[in-house]
Amino acid sequence: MVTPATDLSRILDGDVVDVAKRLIGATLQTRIDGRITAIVVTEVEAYGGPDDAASHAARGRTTANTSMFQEAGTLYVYRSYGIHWCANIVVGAADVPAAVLLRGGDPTVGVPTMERRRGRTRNLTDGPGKLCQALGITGEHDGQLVGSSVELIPGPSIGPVVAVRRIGITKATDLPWRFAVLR
DNA sequence: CTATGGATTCGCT
DNA sequence: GCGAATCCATAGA
Repeated sequence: MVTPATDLSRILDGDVVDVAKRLIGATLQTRIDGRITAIVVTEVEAYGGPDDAASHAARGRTTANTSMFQEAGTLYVYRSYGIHWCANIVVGAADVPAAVLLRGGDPTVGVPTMERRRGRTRNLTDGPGKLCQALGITGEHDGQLVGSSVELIPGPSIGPVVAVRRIGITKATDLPWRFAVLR
């Protein structure tokens, strides 16, 4: 299934916080190594630019964060703690850094593939690193536009979304830019 | 050149 | 609840 550009802009228009909320309920699908896997996004965090001290782009452009300065719909994938990959959807105009970190989702398609990639059958995609491992997203996808091997498909509202403080960071911890579906 | 530490996960206690 | 695992860009000498 192809994601038409019009559908994509419907999700990606607006500021990073709006987009973050809108991504809850969307489907993230990958076709990697011939395997299709998909999740419904249930938890995200918004990250900005120089105004957001917790952002990787807080101190401007570097070789590591350059994807955050690309056009909306670009993937920003980085290595976390030397072990895990974490994926973001870039938001906003080119040269203005902002992105939404995909923190969690519910597996929908290709569960056996995700179980094999994860090496377990529980807790497949309930964390940013787990999500990437289950979907097969790696540093190879950094800088790629959504729509090829990684697709973003609009979805319906899947329930009330709460806004709480972002986690795993030491700066700008007061901003309620973490969004999750109520369980 | 060396040191540092992070948008994490897992297993053990 | 705690600590180890493990990479590498960045900062400082």
